[in-house]
Parts: sequence; C-alpha cells; structure tokens
Amino acid sequence: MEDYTLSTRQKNILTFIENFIDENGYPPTIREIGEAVEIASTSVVNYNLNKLVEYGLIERAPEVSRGLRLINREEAEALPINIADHTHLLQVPLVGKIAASQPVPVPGEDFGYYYDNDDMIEVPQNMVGNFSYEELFALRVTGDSMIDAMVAEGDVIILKRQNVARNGDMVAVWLSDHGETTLKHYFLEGSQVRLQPANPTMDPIYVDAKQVSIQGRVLAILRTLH
Amino acid sequence: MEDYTLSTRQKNILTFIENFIDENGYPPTIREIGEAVEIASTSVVNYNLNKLVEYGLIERAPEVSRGLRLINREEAEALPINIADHTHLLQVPLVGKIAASQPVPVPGEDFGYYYDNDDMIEVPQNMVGNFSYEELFALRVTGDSMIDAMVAEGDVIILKRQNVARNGDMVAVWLSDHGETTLKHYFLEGSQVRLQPANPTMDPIYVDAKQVSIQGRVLAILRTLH
DNA sequence: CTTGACACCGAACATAGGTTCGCTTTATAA
DNA sequence: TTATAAAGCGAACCTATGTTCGGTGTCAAG
Repeated sequence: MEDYTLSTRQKNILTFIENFIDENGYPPTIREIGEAVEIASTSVVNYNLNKLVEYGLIERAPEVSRGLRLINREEAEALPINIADHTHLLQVPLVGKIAASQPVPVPGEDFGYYYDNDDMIEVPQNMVGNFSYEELFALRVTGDSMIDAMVAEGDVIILKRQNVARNGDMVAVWLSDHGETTLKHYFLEGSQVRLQPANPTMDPIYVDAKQVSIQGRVLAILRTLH
Repeated sequence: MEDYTLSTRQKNILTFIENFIDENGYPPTIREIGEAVEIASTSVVNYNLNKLVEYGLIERAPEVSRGLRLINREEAEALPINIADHTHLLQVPLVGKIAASQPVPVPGEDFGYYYDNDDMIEVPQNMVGNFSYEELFALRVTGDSMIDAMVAEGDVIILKRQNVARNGDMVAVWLSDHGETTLKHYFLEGSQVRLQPANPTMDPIYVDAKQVSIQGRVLAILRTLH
C-alpha cells in the first residue's frame, strides 16, 4: 500500500472523525471538524476532506450532511470485535488507597455501599477470573513502598475479598507487628509465613502466622500512564 | 426489562435505521426514514422516533441532522451497575512479545493482519484514553529485563503506535547500538536522549538520538495473577 | 521576475433536514 | 353515542450544513 504523507491537519481530522463517531454514533459536520482542528474556513475542511477521499481514507456522500465514513471499516467489521460481548465489563469499586503504613480499608459484607461512578474501576471480566463484582474491590497505591512487588505509585490493584490464602497467592497482608501493609506472595510454612516479594532479586521475610492478617487476594494490577 | 409493544412502524423504523447505518456509516434523516417506511409526513416519523427514545431504544441529538444512535439493549440491562454506556471494551491485538534482546514486532500501517480471537486483549476504553483500537497494540513481556521499569514477566503492555514522543512519555524504544528494546521514560535533551527508568532508584542512560527508534507509547500495563 | 500549483481564508449561497402547529383520522373507554 | 387520547397528515418555518468562488500568501520551477 502506498505511503501517503498526510499533513498534520489531515491526521488530526482523521482521528477526530474517528473519535467523534465513536462517541456520538454519527459523523461530524464540516464545521464541527473545523472547530476541533482549528480551521477557520469550512472550505478548507472541505478541501482536506477531499484530499482524504483521494487517498482512499474516507468516503463522502455529496450533499449529505455528515455524509462521511471511514474506509478502514471493512476489516474492522470483519474482525470479531463486537461479538465478544460475552466478556463484559465489570464495575469494581475503588474503595481506597493502599499505603505501607496503614491497614487496607476493606469493605465489609454487611452494609450497602454507595459507590460513585467516579470511584469505579472498569475491568474486563476475563481479567479477574469468574468472580462477580460483589467479591471484588480495588485499591490505588500511594507511595512507592510496593516497589519490591513491582507495583508503582498510582497503580490500581484489583483484589478478591478473602481472609485466607493458598500458598503462592499474591495477597495484601497487614502485618500487625510491623504495623504495615504489603503485597507479597504468601507461603505458610509451619507456624511461620514466608512473604516473598514479586521481584525475584529480593529476599523474602518471615513472620509469625499470628501476625499476618490477609486482606484480599490480588487478581490484577493495572497501570495507566497518560 | 419490560416488554414494549412496538408498532409495526416502529419496528420497521428500528430495523431500517440499523441497516442504514450498517450500510452507509451514518444514520438516516427523518425524510429518508419516512420514505423507507412509507410514512408521508416528517412529523410522524419524528413522532415515532420520540417514542423510540421514550422506550430507551435510540438516542437523539436535538437540532442535529442525522443525530440518531441506536442503544444496545442487551448490554444496557446486563450491566451489573448502571453507568455511562459508551465506555466499552476495546479489542487490542496482542502482536507479540517484548524481550530485551529483540526489536518489537510493531505492526505496520499496512493492514492485512488477521488477528485471532485468542490474541486479543480486552481493555476498557477509558484505560487507554480516546484512541481507537486501530492505533493500539499489545505486547507480552518475557523475561525480567524490564524490572527497572517495574514491569514483570507476563505483564501485558498496551501501546499506541507512534514514532515520536513527548518528553516524559513512557515509550518502547529500540536502541540500535545496544541492540535491545526497553521501556523507559523519554526525554530529548539536545542531540541526546535521556532514558529514565520508571523505578526512581535507578539511574538514567543517555543515548544519541540517532540510535533511538521509538516503537510506541505505553498507555497501560496489565498484570493478572491467577 | 513570472508562473502555477498548493494550502488557506471569508463570505455568500442553496438546500438538506429538524421542528412546530393546526387539523383529520382511528382507536379505546365511558 | 360521545369524549379523549393516540396516531397520522401536510405545510410552513428556519437553521444546520454542504458547496462555490474570488482572493491571499508561499514556494519551487522556468
């Protein structure tokens, strides 16, 4: 396929159209494009749209308002994109922050939460196994105390609410004698618990089992950077 | 969900809209609907469209030509917790692995790719900003060479395809003289590029800008452990 | 320097297309 | 039957929106 050198404007137009359709379900008008891409004259937008048609990137229907369509759609529709509706989005409540110095605010079973929309983390079902959203909660990491678990500040961790763990599970534990919470791999060894950092170059710590209070099992860690 | 008894006309309108959008990429006008469904007056079409809005089957944007959008019924009722509906799941192709010793297999602009379902990573739209799935790709990390970026083996990173970066961006770069790929924060400083590990305790490396080839910008990192 | 292609501007124009309203027809209940 | 609401009609209205055109600035070729 040939290699068109699109101007910055043309690229902007293209991505704007894409986003607009995605958001509204119908294409933008010439004037809406112009405003978004900061083109003063409708004729210039028109001009560039025709360029894009020339390049085969869009199609236009003459004299039709919003008569635009992106071309690369065919293969998109060929892709099994929307079919996979089975795996839907879960809304997991972001119940608080996790910092090394404090116990995790784990929600109890008993009272009815009201979670704001803003405090919900969206997670594809298949990322967290077969658990329902009632069993799950999310925490945001503050501070860089979890570096040994290769978890950075701002990361969101998805946990399943549980108080026991199997060996090898990554869990959030409250260490009562250390007075802190960490994320570690959990191994019960006699009356001791071995807590193994995810980072293989770091050494485990050993704690008396009585001192270890499991807050939840980590199912996933999400980091976004933008 | 209750069972609206749609009139024949309303059913016809609905399926016509569906087909029309499918075929043209943009929604029909009131008059186009009227012609197709054999309604003489635009006001009647308008009337029935408002009915459909009432029933929650479509949305309309007032004073906007072709300002129509279909509502996906199933999805709306399947959601465990009701929330803004247009944050949907993106299917991002998992195009390969990233290891320190090899260049990243970045897909070109030229398509013709066929991605299997198994090779798709599902990501909530809001985790990757406003980019469409065509601009995105995913890589799975092998080996623990990315530890300095606090990225572990098995992690999946979501990238936006781009060859340039702004200072501070986390990017996947191919270092031609080192002969390896890494994830680093990118800072252009004169003719040099400073590549800063995400882990704040580690030192940056400096490379000649010519040696740096940006593969994509990292938008998100996902880790699942179960 | 002139020429012409290219990208852009602003304004005027024409019509596509949403909205409104008075009126008629059909259905449902009293 | 009559009353009332729902559904439909047609025309008028108006603005949202695509199209056209004369004109400007830039840049490279002749």
